[in-house]
Amino acid sequence: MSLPHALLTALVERPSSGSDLAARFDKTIGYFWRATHQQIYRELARLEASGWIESLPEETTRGRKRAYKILPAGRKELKRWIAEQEDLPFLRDDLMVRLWAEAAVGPTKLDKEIERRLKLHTERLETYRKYESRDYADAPTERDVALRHLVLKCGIRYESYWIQAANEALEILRSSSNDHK
Amino acid sequence: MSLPHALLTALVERPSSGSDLAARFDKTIGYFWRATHQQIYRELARLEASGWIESLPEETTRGRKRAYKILPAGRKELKRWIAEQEDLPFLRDDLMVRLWAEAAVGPTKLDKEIERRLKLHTERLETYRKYESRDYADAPTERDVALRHLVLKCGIRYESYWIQAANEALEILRSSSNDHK
DNA sequence: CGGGGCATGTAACCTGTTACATGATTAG
DNA sequence: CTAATCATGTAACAGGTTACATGCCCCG
Repeated sequence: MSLPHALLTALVERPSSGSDLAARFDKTIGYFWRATHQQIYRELARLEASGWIESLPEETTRGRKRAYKILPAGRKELKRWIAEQEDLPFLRDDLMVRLWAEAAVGPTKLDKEIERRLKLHTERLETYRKYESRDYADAPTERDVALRHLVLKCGIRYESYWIQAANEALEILRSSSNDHK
Repeated sequence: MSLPHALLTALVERPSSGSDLAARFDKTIGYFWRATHQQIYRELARLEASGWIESLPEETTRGRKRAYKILPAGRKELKRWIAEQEDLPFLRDDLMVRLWAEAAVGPTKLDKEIERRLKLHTERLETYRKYESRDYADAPTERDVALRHLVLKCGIRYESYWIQAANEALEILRSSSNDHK
């Protein structure tokens, strides 16, 4: 589970409130980890209870921004976690299940849904490419810049991967649905 | 959520017990969807309650195999689900979080962990390639064969993607850790 | 006939999602 | 001053994980 440590990393970069973090998860961190604002608020409360972050003291809690900053213990925990062993991630893509099911009981209208998603993935790919030319136009010199650029490149590659898979699937679905008619 | 429909698909192929299905999730379906045996048993009970599958009648329940087969309503539900709209999947890879955290508070021993996983992913890639040459050596003619082959190719491509990302990460981590020492 | 392994199942917990509620701020 | 919006939070639930329990079967 990576959410708490993703939040700690975001707080290393700068102290932030829950809504700040939610916005950054939408716009920046989003290409490799997602979180809703409810997850973020719950996790912030836990991180504070663990003594890894603290909220700048505010009496009122609802309705007003509440900025958190990372504590030394949180920074230490983050460093510990980074190199921790974890099980291998598996591909977990519902499209694969759908293709496999289509092989068993098709043909269906799956091609229409793939076309819809293809458009959205293509848009996302273009967004990422814009981020790349905006933020990483120069040849990287700093270690941290190179690492963050690599993360974005992986996001780009993942979208390309999906688009390629979708196009190959469409090719099969279309040719064989003609065969069947 | 795709697990119930992955199970339905598996049951279209042939009637199976929970342990049969768990074995197939380990060995065949595993490259695109994972499930533990507890998930499978719970989901089979739900599918039966929904009237989509039925268990061949056995009095005793614990300890003895219990085969399920798909019902016409289950097959219909599966066809309906295949072309259903779903939100776009996001990359969700803890390595990306770790690299991003490394950029913020590194250097750490992350390179050791990446090397470990790289070995495992390489093994998995080789396993998939063996499946491919075993099951899809001939040029595909049938629609269903072509679709299942595509799914396996996506698994292969995902592993290749991961391996490439890991190698690029190692390159950055190694060169800069030399810089720092 | 006893012990180990296998098939099934129960329970507790955690993460992630959805729906909704409440207080503060701001625009008009 | 009111309505819309923002920030925070509560509640309920579904999916996924881990630990463990129970009963059957088979092998020695």
